[in-house]
Amino acid sequence: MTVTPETETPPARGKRPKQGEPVIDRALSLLAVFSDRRRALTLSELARYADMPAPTALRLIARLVAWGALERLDDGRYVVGVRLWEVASLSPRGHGVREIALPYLEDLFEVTRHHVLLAVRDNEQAVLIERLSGKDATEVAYRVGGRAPLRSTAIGLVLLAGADQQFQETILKRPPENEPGVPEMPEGQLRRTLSDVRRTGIAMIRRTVPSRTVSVASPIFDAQGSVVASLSIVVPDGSTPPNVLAPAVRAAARAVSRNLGHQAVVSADARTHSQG
Amino acid sequence: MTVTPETETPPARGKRPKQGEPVIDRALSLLAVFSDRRRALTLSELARYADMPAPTALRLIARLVAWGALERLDDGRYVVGVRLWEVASLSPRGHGVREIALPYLEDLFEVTRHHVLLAVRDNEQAVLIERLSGKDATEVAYRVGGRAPLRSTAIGLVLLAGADQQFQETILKRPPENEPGVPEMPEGQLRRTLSDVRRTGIAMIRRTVPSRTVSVASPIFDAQGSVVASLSIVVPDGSTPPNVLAPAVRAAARAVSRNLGHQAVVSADARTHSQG
DNA sequence: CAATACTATTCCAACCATTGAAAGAACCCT
DNA sequence: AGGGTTCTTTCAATGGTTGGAATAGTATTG
Repeated sequence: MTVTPETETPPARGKRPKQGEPVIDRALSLLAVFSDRRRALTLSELARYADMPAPTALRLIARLVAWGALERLDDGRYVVGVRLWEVASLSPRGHGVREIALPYLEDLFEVTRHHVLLAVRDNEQAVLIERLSGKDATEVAYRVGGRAPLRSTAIGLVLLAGADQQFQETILKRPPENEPGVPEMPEGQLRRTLSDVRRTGIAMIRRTVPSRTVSVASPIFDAQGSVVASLSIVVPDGSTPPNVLAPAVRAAARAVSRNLGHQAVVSADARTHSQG
Repeated sequence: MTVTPETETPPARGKRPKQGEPVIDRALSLLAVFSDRRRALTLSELARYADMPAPTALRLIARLVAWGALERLDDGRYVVGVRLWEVASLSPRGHGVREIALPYLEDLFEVTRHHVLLAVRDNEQAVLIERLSGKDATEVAYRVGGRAPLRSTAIGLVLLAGADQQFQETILKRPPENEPGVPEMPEGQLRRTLSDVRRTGIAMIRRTVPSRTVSVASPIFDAQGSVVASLSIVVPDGSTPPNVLAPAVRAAARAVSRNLGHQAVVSADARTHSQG
């Protein structure tokens, strides 16, 4: 008796993994594969990291390339395209604040000759928008387009202190992350720190890794009074004292804020003076 | 036998305009709506400009917002998001060349105190990657992330001269575009100009609109010897003569090229010298 | 030089995400 | 109150989307 071999395999095509995810999400997950370490990727790498079959990846990538979101190199690998960069340059919180802040960052840099950083918050991290660095400045961990933690950097603390209350609570209730080179803060101390940052307009953090540095940061406000960005300076520990840097950083941040339409609250002292 | 009444109305819902366009293309066309003049858009504006029904636009936009490609403002309008900017910062031809070239652009700017521009070619236009401008510099038409024509700007001519032969022919056969303030070049003259640019490594153009300026540009090569970018300086006509600017611009462009791994061809003269 | 392993591409039938008219909700203006 | 606009939800039909399989191409190894 001849038994047809396929009697036992009804779900031959049945196992469709992940089918059903929106196309856009898949396309975006392809873009998300790119990172500092992965700037040029092959089809199979993209498919593997984005967790989808090669034919599917290829089809999506073809659309992205046609539009210019990705570009194909001579060796067949894919990179992020200029067209995407072009659209992204219209991002108000990306290139937008950068354009407005740049002259003041440059002033600060010219005066101090140390790292000057500009960052905005995206979700639970700070995204570095601009960095000015002298060729002889100390090593710094973060690159433009990169991310930094909120709780263990001065630039991040400023953004955290200026975030909406609900978000702050979410972060505060997390167990303190254990980052090397930065003393970890328990919830209570962190609360006090954030309060101080709001009152003084200055955040300060000492690091020992990757090198011994002091960072001083100050918030940038928009016309509505929300903290939209954070401006920071990073100097080798032991060079310029933080209390000398603070006024310069604050002044630069306020200048940017004013350009964004923020009406600074004049302190009682100053008002008394102008009245007297 | 009962005849069903719908025998005469098969195309009841049949008129589905534009249905069938790939989802990704639609999503990308939403991104493409944003421009210098349109940085914050409402749902209906996006739907109108991208030419799709509001519900469809809403659904797509929701995915884009979830990922971070777009962000929603308090007033309900949408803007390009930081997440997109972050990925775009990995674009080799965008932020990539910019990072490598920036120090040399700054040197050139410090010395001359005039507009210094960096651009790459995307299709039939130049895309401005970076611009350094003094606060007192002359008015210039182009912003970072913006586009400039290839044939009527110095920075564009350099990119055109360095493009593959086939592409150049396509452009050359076009009727000369009539841009105000720039003398239009017939095909023959343009051919000669491009040849000169390749030979001398310098392009020069005088404009009268929006102001009387002279632009001098020079190509940036990669390790394979391809022209990947163009570096330009724009000065008021009558200030520094172009033949004085040319060496500085060429030197800066060569410095960037070297950093990209380009092995410059040493001229016969120089070789003779080193041998003697 | 064949064998092996990997990557890239084409093909196609099943299928489910996608679609957009319709209707309702929420705001304007006047 | 009412006409006009924008935003949002719903839902059934359907065509774009899907991924296994097969094929072609390319690099590596014995």
